[in-house]
Amino acid sequence: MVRYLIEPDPGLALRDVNSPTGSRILREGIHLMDELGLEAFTFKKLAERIGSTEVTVYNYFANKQRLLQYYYQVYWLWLAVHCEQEGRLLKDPYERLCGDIRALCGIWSTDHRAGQFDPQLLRKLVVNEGAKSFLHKNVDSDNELKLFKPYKDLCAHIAAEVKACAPRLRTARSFATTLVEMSHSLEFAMEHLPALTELSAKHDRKQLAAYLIDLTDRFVHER
Amino acid sequence: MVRYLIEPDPGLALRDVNSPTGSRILREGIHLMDELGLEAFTFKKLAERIGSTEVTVYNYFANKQRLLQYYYQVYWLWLAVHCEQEGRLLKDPYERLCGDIRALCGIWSTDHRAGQFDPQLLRKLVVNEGAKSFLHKNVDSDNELKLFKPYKDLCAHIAAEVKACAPRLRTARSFATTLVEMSHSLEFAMEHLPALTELSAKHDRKQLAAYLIDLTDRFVHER
DNA sequence: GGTGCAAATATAGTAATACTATAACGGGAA
DNA sequence: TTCCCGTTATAGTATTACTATATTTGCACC
Repeated sequence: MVRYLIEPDPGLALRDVNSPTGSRILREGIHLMDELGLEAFTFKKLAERIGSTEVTVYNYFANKQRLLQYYYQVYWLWLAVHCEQEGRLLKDPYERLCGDIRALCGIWSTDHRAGQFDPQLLRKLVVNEGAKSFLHKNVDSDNELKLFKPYKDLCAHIAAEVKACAPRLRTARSFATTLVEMSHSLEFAMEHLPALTELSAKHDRKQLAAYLIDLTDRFVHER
Repeated sequence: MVRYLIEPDPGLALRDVNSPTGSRILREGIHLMDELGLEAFTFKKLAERIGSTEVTVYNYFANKQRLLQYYYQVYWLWLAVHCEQEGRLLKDPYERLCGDIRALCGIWSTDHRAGQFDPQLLRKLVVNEGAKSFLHKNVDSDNELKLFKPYKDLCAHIAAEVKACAPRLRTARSFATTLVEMSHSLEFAMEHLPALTELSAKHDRKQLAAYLIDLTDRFVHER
């Protein structure tokens, strides 16, 4: 098992999360946030779970949104490393793009950990709660703090591969964002609102990837 | 000025919102929720704004999520009526689909009100806060209560028109959902995260519609 | 081995939030 | 007139999201 080195923005945490306590906060926090959802998740409950106190947790993260944004960054940083490594083996940009799409859909060839996190759990959290990282009134100030940089960087990477497949295309970035967003919101729909998609039946990520690859196929191939 | 008759699920409100107080709650609520965002919005602040008390508001809606879901329903019901009316004038399914996409992007030919609401304000609220209608732990029970029916119905309507354009397509519903979702998340990106799209420059909804129509064009036309 | 210093953790408290229980009012029907 | 019901108000509670301040712990340096 390989472990990627992932370093989220140091401004997100108030203290070094590599300390024993910081590490437990991160490790248990992702499970608790996933179980309760962001609204019901509190630092008090997390403190109880790790046998510590509320204030201890507040000394590591200013609030629960920042903790979510930490996981959000880890996820996109991990995905970028994963895409980059897989892509190195492939010469054809279209093949690389298909690999990226499969990665967006959670189809991963390896069991590489994202730092101390299980990437499948990270993806589940991002699918269910990720949008709350930016869907709030502080989105502009958070954006100035570069908190969404890993997400944007991955979109830019995918846009570059779209562009490589279809150099004359003028909406590569919008299309890359479409792929990234839909890989998550269709997964949510498959799980909770199956009327929105044909892909629901088997909860099969391969179907999801196949749909997005088909979309890409039709979009990038010049006619 | 025409006013469409829009009737959200009666289970959403606890009382008849056509009463003078109910009407003021709805009318001022949308402005306050838009100004503060769902997190900072409280029934106490709304009560102060309409010169009433917190409990009065609680007697109309069980909680602020239900109020948001009320607006969410009104928006999709309104859009469905709008699409249906515009579509009646057009014979060609592809033309109807393009009209629907423009409607999704907020390009509306008329100033038809959505009940007592300004549809542009409704759309702004749905773009910024709408996802919180379903992105929570109660999504499955809310779905059983049919709270997302208007949204699903519009997706189904658009899927039917996609199918009419490309009868052999087997992912019409997923593609309809893609159009609906991206018409909102790209608008959010244009406003707050412009790195994600080329469409930002002029904040121009026509560009947004043009991108989605181009996507549709490439997707539905058989090759 | 003692001193200083900073990181880490704890105790205690506060303002606001998201409600609920219960009471009072007010206007129309029997 | 009284009963009833829709409406609004008063008062309170448990929880949340923090902050101010105190105490402990580890370890670098003399």
